[in-house]
Amino acid sequence: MMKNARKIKDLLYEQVARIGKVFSSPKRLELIELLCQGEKTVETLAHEASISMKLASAHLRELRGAHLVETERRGKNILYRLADKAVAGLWVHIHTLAENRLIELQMEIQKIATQPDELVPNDRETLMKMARRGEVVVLDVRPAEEYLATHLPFARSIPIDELRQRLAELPKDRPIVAYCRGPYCLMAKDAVDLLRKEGFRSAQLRDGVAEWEVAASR
Amino acid sequence: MMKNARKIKDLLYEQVARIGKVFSSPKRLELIELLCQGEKTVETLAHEASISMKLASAHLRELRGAHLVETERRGKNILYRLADKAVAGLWVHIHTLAENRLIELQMEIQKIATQPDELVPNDRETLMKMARRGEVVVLDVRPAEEYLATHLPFARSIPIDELRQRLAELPKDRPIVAYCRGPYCLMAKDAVDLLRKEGFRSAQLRDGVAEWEVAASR
DNA sequence: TAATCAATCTAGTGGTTATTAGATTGTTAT
DNA sequence: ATAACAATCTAATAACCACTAGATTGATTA
Repeated sequence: MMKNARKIKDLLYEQVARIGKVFSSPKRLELIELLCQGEKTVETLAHEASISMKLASAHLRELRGAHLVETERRGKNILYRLADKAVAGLWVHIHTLAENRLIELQMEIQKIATQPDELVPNDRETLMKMARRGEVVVLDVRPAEEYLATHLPFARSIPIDELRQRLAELPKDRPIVAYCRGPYCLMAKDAVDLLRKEGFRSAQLRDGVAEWEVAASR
Repeated sequence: MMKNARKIKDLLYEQVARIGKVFSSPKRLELIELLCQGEKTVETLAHEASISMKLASAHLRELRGAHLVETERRGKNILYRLADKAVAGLWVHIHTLAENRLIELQMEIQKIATQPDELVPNDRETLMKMARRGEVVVLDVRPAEEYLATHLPFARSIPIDELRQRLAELPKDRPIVAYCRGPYCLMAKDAVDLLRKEGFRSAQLRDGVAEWEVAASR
């Protein structure tokens, strides 16, 4: 009869491990981060994660098996989206813990970080305050669809691909804070590098919308 | 040169997946939950998770490899403890998401839940208010060492093993809210079952200290 | 109806992981 | 010293997982 308690416990932890397993594969993590930006087709996900559609499909199957994503057919395509905001939250918590604990990761992140700009605040409240007053421009450099799905308050959208052609839309007298999908996305870094080279005052915001929402909910 | 960005990204997600892998094994999850209760020796961990010391050692090695735990030798024994409060936080977030998404898990948890008591509140604030005023007794039924490591505010300690002999210490005119390690621990359920059979008014608190702290930090 | 496209399913392969047993290290007590 | 003990290390096996290629499904377009 004591054995029975053991059996119940094994079942419980096994179920939780089903969720953990989803977060144990690099490619699946990348897919989750992409899905944090909004719903996407398998094709888009595969392309943006640099994998074959077959492999993407297999990974998404795992995500669906754990009920972390939902699907919807639209015409020829099948759209995937996160089944729960808490999935994005968990992704943020995991990568934050990884950044805090793994020196290797900290060093890799160093490489893709731009030098900070002393005129641009890196705490959320003052940045928001300045954005509200128009003292800084918050720039979303992700693809337009992702901006449409969700974006930070007061953010303007110029996808990184169009940035070079649309520099004239940006002011030179105020700093420009660029953000993208999150700390592992290189688009914001590229944007800041370009803007600075073109004589703009610019800084990078490491957070994406998922990270921002987690931080805002405390 | 475009390939280079891909290489960097692969490295980043791989590092995060190192953390995810730790949370992908049921036994490792159980060890993490045990470590949420305070520092413990390998022997204790192995015994409480119902595995051999060799296997426990192997799993703890993984935890250490991901820098999620620290060790310290004390005499013959080696003590393990969580390297960061955020590890406990991540455990709470993962099992909470699992409970929200997996019907199988919800059903298993149903089985180990006691009937609620309408005189005992299940929201944190009023429970604390009543505990402060002495209107309920908050009872920690975990082993004494775990109570000593940390416990909920206003909680009294009577380990589940000693409960039957120490029933006289508890009042019959006020409800007794028992808690243990968390929602996958059966000690609080056993305590409530015993207390009710002995004529006490009693209810179970599903949260352990880790869950309580995450909930308190919002 | 045929052709095309997006996505999945099936099967197979190489690599990784959980678990166990046996030998080994470091510490304490006799 | 020697014995006893806690814990780890090494090696081996079986189960599992990521990924690839080929065949298949379901929807759209010609």
